[in-house]
Amino acid sequence: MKAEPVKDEDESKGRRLKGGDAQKLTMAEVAKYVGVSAMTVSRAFRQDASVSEETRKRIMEAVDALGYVLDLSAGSLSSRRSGFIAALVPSINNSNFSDTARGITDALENTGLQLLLGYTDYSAEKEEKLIEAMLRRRPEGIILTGGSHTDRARRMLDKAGIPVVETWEIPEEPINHVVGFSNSEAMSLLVRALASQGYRRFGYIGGTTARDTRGSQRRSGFLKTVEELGLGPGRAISFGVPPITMEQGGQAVVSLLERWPDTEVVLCVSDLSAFGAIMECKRRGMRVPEDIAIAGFGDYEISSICYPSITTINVDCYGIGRQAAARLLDALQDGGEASADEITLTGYRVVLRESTERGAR
Amino acid sequence: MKAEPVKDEDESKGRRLKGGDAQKLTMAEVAKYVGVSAMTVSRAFRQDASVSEETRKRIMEAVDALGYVLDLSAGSLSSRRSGFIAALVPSINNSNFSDTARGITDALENTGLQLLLGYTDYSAEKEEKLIEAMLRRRPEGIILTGGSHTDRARRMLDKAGIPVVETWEIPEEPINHVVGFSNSEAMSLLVRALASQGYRRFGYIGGTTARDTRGSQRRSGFLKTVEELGLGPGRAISFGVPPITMEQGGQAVVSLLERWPDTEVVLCVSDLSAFGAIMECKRRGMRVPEDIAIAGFGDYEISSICYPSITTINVDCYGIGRQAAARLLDALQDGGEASADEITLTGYRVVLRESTERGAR
DNA sequence: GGGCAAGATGATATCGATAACAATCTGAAG
DNA sequence: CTTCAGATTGTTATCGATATCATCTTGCCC
Repeated sequence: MKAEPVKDEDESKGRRLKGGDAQKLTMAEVAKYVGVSAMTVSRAFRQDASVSEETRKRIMEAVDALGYVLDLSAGSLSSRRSGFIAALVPSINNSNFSDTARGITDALENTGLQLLLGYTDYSAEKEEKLIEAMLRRRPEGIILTGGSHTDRARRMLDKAGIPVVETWEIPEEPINHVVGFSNSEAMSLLVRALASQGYRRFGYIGGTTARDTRGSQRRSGFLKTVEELGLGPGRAISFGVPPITMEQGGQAVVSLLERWPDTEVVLCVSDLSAFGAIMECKRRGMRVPEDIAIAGFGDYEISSICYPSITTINVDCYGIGRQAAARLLDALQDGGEASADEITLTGYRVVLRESTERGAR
Repeated sequence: MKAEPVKDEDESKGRRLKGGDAQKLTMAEVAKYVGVSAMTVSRAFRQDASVSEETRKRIMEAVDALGYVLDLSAGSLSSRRSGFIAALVPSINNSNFSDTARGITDALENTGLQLLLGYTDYSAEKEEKLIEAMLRRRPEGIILTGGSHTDRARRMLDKAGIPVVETWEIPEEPINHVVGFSNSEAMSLLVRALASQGYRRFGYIGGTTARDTRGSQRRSGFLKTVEELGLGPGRAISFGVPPITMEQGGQAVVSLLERWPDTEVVLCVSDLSAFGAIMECKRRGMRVPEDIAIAGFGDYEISSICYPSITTINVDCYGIGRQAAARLLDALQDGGEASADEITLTGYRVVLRESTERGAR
């Protein structure tokens, strides 16, 4: 794309030495080399700025030749735009959240904004620390998972004066923007779908701890709906601290079936625990769904591949990311007043699969 | 930990307005508020700096009261330390790499360094772009996955004068530090382990594309070893572009068995494709391992949970991250001369599980 | 009491780019 | 030929913290 000057040999020799020559290469030096002012070099780096094609070309050749790399940390100080947005997710090792992160990254492409990602490990304290660490870098916006934050975190976010997007649920007291869905209603939908297939004795695997508010909401949605359908009380057991692993899902289903052996169908807080539960059942010689039906939540890739494939709630994880980033970008353009305090609802749907197939029974 | 002043009501009201009051809160203002110089405030934020306990306490109270948040972008300009390191991984939605990322993050805790993570989607071009984007923020070090980079990327890294760690494999021409293992030898080890159990007719699923060098190395390790054992030629088929998904693993095993119906054991480039292959086999009524044995690579969580559990190579993903970060930290302290160009080998081991159990045959 | 080290604090220059405004040039319209 | 808009480039001040050096205490030792 750029003009290719001489691919000189000496560019690549003697470089193992740390920081030899480039350490102090600055825009001013590029400018001197080309014979223009630093300001013109600065302009050449931006598409919109008015620099003649001819000058830009010469500058870019010099940049290539010298191996200059723009220094954003200097630029962001004077322009007062850090050029990145922060996002916090509970865990990166979770394909639901990494899909969301991917959605954010994709939406940010070509905006000149970069994503700074952090993971909170489902802990509000860690989240608070991370928020502070992020704010110290003056992000232009921040995307959070969930609506449960420490007081100090809320204060810092308020003070920061940047758009905030809470995702993946619908907080009772939103800070600013929201892109999410009701975990409780989604789980309720799944219960009703299964009840309408004839299931009556429902079990549930998943915690209640404050650490995972989405999990708690799913649980309460489950209990409420089972009650409403006159099938209560629901048989729910908790297990470990979030996130519940596949292995814990396996242990949990065993406890649940020991306690309530006649359970017909078990709903799990996520597909991961559902997968663990199914595999443990098969290992113990039970048939799924003939002996016990099992469903998950989240529609992870594993659930469509697994045999039996797993009934679940499909959540638009990637879309949550994209839309959260879009809301942020809007807010940054509009000055942030326009769409604030509106809630963007994202879709979800029941996906019925083999793990709850009724005919087989 | 810090003194808790008055939790005043008015701190939290009227904050929905974007950027109201805090927009311009600066260290100088905190200093004026306390009655010291800005420099003293700056010192109070660092543990090592010499400030009297009494003064630090007053400053921190003021910081709390005013809601001041340190601005690192300003600080890094003058101190010439950006305070973060960059890491590039092929994919965040892959628990092997997210374990590595976790290892890095953990190793960085309490060093004052932050991780800036990017994902290359297995593309060298995307990697080049990302490296440039990262270098613009002047990271103090950078961790890469693999040893295959574009020329321009190498030049930029050379020029940058910061420690570089390549991970997850052993590059032919290392840039600087290396923390990894031989994917080829690891796969070879797995072949030998299975051969010594009596398996003779080996199949392989996984690509050869330049995109995934680790995958290619595993493949060539497979082919070479099968040959060496006098069991060749190995039956290898490629499928799609990396990363091979679970679903593609399922499709691939079908093609492979159509082409070479008498295959006894199939090795896959990763546990994910192995899982897909196993599930597809079960769906088609084949028994694993009785009718066909299948093994993976990477020891993902899924492999120990799955029924049948999956034979695989366990890789110390988390350790790769920790050690890469440790090498970086060392280099930053020593001035980088000490350990450069040494290769840190990380461990791997064969994990035999149900999916290749021989007795059942 | 003098001298001096260690501790605490302040004053000033500076990091490297960009905002804001000024200056210059070009060409077209009048 | 003059004028003026628009394009191009330059000059200077500045973003907000920190490095560096200077200053001022305090206390201890001989």
